[in-house]
Amino acid sequence: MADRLPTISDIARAAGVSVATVSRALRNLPSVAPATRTRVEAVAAEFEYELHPQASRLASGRTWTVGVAAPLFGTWFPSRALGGINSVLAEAGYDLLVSMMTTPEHRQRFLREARSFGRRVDGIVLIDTFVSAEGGSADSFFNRPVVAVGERLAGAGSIAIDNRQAARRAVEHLIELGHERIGLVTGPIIADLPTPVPEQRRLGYEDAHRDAGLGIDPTLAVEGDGLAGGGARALAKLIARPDTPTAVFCMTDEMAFGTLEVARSAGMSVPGDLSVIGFDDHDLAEALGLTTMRQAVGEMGVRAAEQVLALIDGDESPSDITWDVPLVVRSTTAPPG
Amino acid sequence: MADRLPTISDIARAAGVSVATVSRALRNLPSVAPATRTRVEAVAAEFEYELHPQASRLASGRTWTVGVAAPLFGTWFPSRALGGINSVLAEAGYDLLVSMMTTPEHRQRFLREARSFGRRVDGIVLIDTFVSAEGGSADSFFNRPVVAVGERLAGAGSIAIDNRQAARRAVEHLIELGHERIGLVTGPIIADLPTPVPEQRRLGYEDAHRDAGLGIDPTLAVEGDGLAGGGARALAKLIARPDTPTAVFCMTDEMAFGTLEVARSAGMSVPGDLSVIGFDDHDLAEALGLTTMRQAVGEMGVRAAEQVLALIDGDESPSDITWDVPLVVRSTTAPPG
DNA sequence: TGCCCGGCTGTAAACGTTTACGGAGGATTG
DNA sequence: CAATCCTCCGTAAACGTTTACAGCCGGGCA
Repeated sequence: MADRLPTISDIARAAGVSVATVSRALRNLPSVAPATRTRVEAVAAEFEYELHPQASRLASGRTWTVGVAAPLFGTWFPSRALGGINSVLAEAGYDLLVSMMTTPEHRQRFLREARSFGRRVDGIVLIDTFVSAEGGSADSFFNRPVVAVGERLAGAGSIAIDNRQAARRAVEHLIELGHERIGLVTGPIIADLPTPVPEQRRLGYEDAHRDAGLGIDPTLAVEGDGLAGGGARALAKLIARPDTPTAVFCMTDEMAFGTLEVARSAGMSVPGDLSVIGFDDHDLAEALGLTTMRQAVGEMGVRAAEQVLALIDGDESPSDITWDVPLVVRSTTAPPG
Repeated sequence: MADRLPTISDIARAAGVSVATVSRALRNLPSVAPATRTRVEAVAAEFEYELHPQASRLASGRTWTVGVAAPLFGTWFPSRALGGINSVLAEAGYDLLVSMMTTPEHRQRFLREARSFGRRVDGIVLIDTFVSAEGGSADSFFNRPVVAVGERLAGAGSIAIDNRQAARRAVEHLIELGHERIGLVTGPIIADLPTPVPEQRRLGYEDAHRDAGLGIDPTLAVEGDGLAGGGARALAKLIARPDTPTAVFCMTDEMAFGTLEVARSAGMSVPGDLSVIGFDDHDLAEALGLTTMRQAVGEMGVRAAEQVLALIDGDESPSDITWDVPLVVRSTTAPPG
């Protein structure tokens, strides 16, 4: 015991019982006498005994770990989601194994090694991973319960928003204010990922126009990259043209931040000369006064973690949840000039 | 084999060798004949055999996992660092176990369970955890090699910046431009953490003043919370006074973003009426044109991960690295008036 | 009193690897 | 040709738990 960590048999010997009894006592299993349990607990405390995780995992088959895979595109989204997930896992005593995908190669590697990833966890949460785009169900990739956030995936639970509907609502807000020429700053949102999200949001933009009887001018749509720099460049293009739009819908808040900056340095006032609406409710949106659609990432993460734990325990079956995306009106939108 | 995953003995049987040989062959150990190795590899491939991680870990004592603990204050810092760490770990074949601390209670729990955390990893990287503030060395908390980023910790390697020097440089920049009344927006940076960082940055602010022969007006320092909202409120206070400063040093970029917003909506031009310098080089700093001190978090994460792997392999001993923090001049700073 | 049952505990076999040790056989050396 | 060494491989004992199974003991019941 000098330089060695105490094992369960050390405890057993010291408490005068068998290792089986120690194991049962410390896991609060029934069928161990109260007196025995307290004695074992006392000895364990005295020895500062802690379970050897790997041994326990091998014997029981449970890893007490859930894996989270996420892209690292902006930094805001996965970080917030991770925070939510982490809080429920910590509470439940689970470890959190993360796999971040920063490049298409990383993503390919992750998909290739998916089964291997599955073997070291009890359940998996996928954040904006768009595994569904590869075809096949969750089970064909992982051999564990999974819940996807940001997409629907066969064989898995999911937490997602209705991108089309939310985008439509954003544009409706502008139309209700009286805008008729509305720019669209699109973006892959996640570089090199097969994400249907931008397309959905574009459809929502068009839906709103159609419903309002407004024509759709394809030249009003310019491409951003999902980040602030892309938004800045996109708006620069839009205001270089003679018939500058009076409002802009940015598919992400980060792009909206970029547009705000160039609008102002171009001498335009927001929302006086230009209304801007974003999408996400990024951490900075409130302080910058950005009107946007709130995507409650942290809460979605919490729900995803709760669901994956329920799936692991087998007392729930996969369900598809659609998260609400409320409009948050702040100070970057107003009736046109 | 029907519903059971293949084990090493399945491979051994099929290849006509012993399990020991299979183990050696698949781990590329020497002392296995080339012909045998290729045969084993072929059989393993055919069976789609994969190592059982828990069994391997129990037998070898290596977990092939490194643990990362980080606070989730803003979202930018830990996320970026995690990205850097993840990339080198993925390359080296290590898993990444994360523990996020969002509240003081989480932090206490983490410290309490530090040894337990250590048992499930081969090495640990601490991000802005300020374990050193608790007293004691790394070994008194963890029984594993650790490298700390953002602080010095006895018994551990570390990657940190010189906050005092960097802050002084930021303020010198303003002084060189001709500013003499410089506001200071302070912040805990990390709520409820015993961080010495704000104090260090304040000292740097004072150093610069002293060196330039400028007096220090304590009323020019107002408290932010490290985030954009706090920065906004802080600047509102500063410009409410008669002798508004001509420049402001914000201890974090996020606070600087908040100040930019209120300055502009108050009708002040930046940098015309007010120069603003931040600290961090946040993702959005470039697009918003913010002059700031660049803290290369991702690279620091990379280096931290490299060092912890070297410590694990035992071919390096802990070293304290000071990371450079260059001034990045953009468009929010200019001479006064 | 005999039987059965339930509560509690111990024995020992997993779980699937890694690795110390030893041995067989061929090559090398004197 | 004998002695020695090296290469390659197998045997079996770890690693530290969990858990199926059996057994003991005391009490309740007929």
